[in-house]
Amino acid sequence: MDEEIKKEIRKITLQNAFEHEGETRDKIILGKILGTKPEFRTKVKEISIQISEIVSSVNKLSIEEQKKEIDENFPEILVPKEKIKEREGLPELKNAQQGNVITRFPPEPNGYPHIGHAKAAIINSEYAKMYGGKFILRMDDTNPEAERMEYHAAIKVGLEWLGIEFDIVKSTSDDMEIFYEKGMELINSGKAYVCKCKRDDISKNRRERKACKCSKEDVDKNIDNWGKMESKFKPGEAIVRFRGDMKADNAVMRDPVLFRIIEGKHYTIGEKYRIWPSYDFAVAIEDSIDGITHAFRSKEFELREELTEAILDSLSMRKPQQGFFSRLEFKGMPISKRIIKPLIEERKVSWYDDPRLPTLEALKKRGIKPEAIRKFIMSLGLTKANTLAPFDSLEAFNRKFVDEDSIRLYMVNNPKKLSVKNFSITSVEISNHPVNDMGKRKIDVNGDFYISGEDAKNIKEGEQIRLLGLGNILITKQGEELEGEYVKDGDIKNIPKIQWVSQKTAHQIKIIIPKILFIDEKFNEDSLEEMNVYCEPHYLQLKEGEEIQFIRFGYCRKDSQNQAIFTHK
RNA sequence: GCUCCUAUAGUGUAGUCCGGUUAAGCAUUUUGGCUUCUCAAGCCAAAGACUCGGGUUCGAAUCCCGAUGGGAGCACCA
Repeated sequence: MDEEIKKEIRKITLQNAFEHEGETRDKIILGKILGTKPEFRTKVKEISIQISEIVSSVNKLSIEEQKKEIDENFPEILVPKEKIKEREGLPELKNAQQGNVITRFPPEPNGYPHIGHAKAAIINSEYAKMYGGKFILRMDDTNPEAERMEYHAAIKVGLEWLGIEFDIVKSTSDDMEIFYEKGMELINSGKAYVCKCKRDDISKNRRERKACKCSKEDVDKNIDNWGKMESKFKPGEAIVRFRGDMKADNAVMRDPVLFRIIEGKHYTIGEKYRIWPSYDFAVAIEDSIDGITHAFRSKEFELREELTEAILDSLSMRKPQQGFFSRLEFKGMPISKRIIKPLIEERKVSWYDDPRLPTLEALKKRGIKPEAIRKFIMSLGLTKANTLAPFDSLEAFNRKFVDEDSIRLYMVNNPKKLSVKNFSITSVEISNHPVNDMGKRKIDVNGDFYISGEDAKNIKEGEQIRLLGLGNILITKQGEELEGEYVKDGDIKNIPKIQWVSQKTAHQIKIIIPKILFIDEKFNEDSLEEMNVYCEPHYLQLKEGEEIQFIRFGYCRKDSQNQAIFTHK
């Protein structure tokens, strides 16, 4: 054992002991040595003996002695350790080359976009951006019964609001002819067949892992039946199934549907087609022909990966790399139309943009900024662990964006009158933001103010308060209405500083406070709190949608001239 | 029922692939302090975690086996 390594051991031992109140342990030093000097991994026994000796000798030293030795021999170890580096952004992609990544976001236009859509869109677009690639928006419109132009438009508006940019925008239905062509190819090669069984029987056979008699028909018969699907068969009478494996553990592989008959009117192409590809088939083909290199979808599609690959393999088509992430949902905020629709019908929520909902429209209305949503989603990472997202964290991101350019206004809740004698000021200029230059506003005043009930309650007669931006007031009378005297050059420190509104110009508004919609699966009857408050008349000058911070209350978004929505504290 | 996925502080995550250089990093939350003519923002500090049980190894959050908790799929929805 050479002196060099002994010295190294002594150095690390001293460092570790010094960092941990003068004591360290053999195991830890061994780990550190082997970590930095892998060549000793074959000589663990020898080195352990050395370490053991050195550790016990160092542990015997007092912390001062350790420090002294470090100062003399190894002053370099006193510099603080570098912190663990946090990975920036999303994890790297497998099989990805700069410039060659193409991702996509394929929403079905069957509802209003929500936070879940935002996650899928942001992750996929972020990867395209990260690799200097392309990003495709593909409206996945293969079920005319469910899809509407209204939703199509809403999704585009929502994505635009989020600031997501696309290189290509298309619809799955653009490629109907290709689906037919590929479908024919599968039928001709015997990899797909027309099944005329009843829905229930198909389901039962799937569970029992049994093939049905249709699967045994020959190619000619299948071609013949395919022809009949175009006009003769009614919806539900025949489907095209992929020849997967009825015995497979993965239930998705048990001869899934490729095409079915739907007679509804499609929102863009009308009644041109009556045979529609299923999701699995359409996505597989589209991703392949669109050149998608990496496709991320939420976790519930995980079992589809095998099927997607099987379909593309049997057509000898290029396959994308697939990835999955957990669904994003907020606690007590339903995402599914199945739950929201009845709430609207029962008038428990106003519409899909009700601020208690996690739709993009609602989040916007509530005062959440798109940048905050992006940061928040990125902070969640690409995990598959299912979680209920922390709304707290979204609010924290949002607060940072909103704080910078929210105008500060005075607002009083549960107003109480305060009359101040000897008050001669007639107007005052108040800064719109404490640090950023957002101009000033002029407020006309006389001696009559409103202050908030909460503040009024806490004031005692004979004490001073400061009306923010105005001056000190000595309270001379407490009660339902307060009285006070103006104090010139009063002390600013250590007295309550409160916001106020001038009685003569006070403007009444309603603030609505959205709260959690469901508590333990039950609708929260108190999910929308309303407050009638007075604020400064300057509120009327603000644009609709502008974010405000009501001083000592919180951030709100102006909804209309007489209503604001509480964003968060 | 069968199959698959998943498990790190109150919450969300990094680290796990490829065991050691990390007695576990960040954010949020909470609490304290500084700053401030806001209970905001900003700055500083504190608190707080590897689901459990075995195994492999000199060494396990990391690898293996098992258990348990949570989620998903088994649609002619996507």
